[in-house]
Amino acid sequence: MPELPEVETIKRNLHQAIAGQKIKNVEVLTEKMIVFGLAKALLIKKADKKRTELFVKSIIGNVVASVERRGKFLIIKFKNGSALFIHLRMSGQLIFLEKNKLSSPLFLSIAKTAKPQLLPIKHTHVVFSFSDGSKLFYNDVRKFGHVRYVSEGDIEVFLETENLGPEPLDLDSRSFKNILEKYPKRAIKAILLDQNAIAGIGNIYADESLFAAKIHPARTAEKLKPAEIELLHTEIKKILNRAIKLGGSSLEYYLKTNGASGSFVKEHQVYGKSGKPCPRCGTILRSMNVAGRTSTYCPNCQK
DNA sequence: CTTGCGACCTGTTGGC
DNA sequence: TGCCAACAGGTCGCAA
Repeated sequence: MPELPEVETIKRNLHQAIAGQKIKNVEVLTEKMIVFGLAKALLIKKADKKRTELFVKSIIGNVVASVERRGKFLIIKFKNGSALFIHLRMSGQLIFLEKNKLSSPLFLSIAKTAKPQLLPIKHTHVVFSFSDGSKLFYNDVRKFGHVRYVSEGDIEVFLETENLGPEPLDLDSRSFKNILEKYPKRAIKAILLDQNAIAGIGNIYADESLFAAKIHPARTAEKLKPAEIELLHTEIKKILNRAIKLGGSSLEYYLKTNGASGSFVKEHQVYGKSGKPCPRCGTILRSMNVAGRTSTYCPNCQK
């Protein structure tokens, strides 16, 4: 789900809410969502009581120093130097409720048809309680995500093994070009989605950026002209910044930590709009599979 | 090196 | 109305 703008939105809201707060309690409702230390976040995750105990014990009593982001990872850093790395994958959701909102019927109800929706208790897997009585809920319908505890000494090691590419918003155009030159034979969309090449872009923002730059998603990196690379680079930044400003794209499950929707969906030009007319030239938008993902594009204006 | 596909999960949607 | 395949903001491991 959440790509860079969504995780960045969560980061900013959560930092406001929990920086300086002490964790009073942690409830793990679904043990397999927990990862401890440098263990791999395996696809086939298993519940493990010992691991859960270690996780809970390590976290209780910690004071939040800051909330940060690297790629699509949300990082909650504690004052003692340890941290939580949370990855929301497709359907993860972080909802923060003040003490007086905890019985909010909004949170407990199932919004049947209205999308996006707050997830019912059924899909809550981890609950953090803070000293002022507020709580942070980790919800995830599909259970692809995870919450990882990393101790002080292992944070650097963990980031190294992840080997994430640079942050797109910190990138100058020369470095962006250098990245593409590393993968001359790959489809441009595959590179944009590759977290080891650039960290944070996912299916929505890849499609939207390629449309804005008038580049076909299956074009190979070596076939892009310098001017196209330049344009793509500026459009990526423009789109990510605009999306952050609007609180991200709420489609199905992503919501801001206060339960409100991000409104960037209204500005989507092509994502999820296959079969509709291109907003630029009116040609019917098509979709095809690139790098294993559905890619929507305009067959007329994306060359 | 590269792509492609199945897995991991649960829920919603669209076609018949 | 009911059923069932296809699909969904991600990523990994393995085959070819």
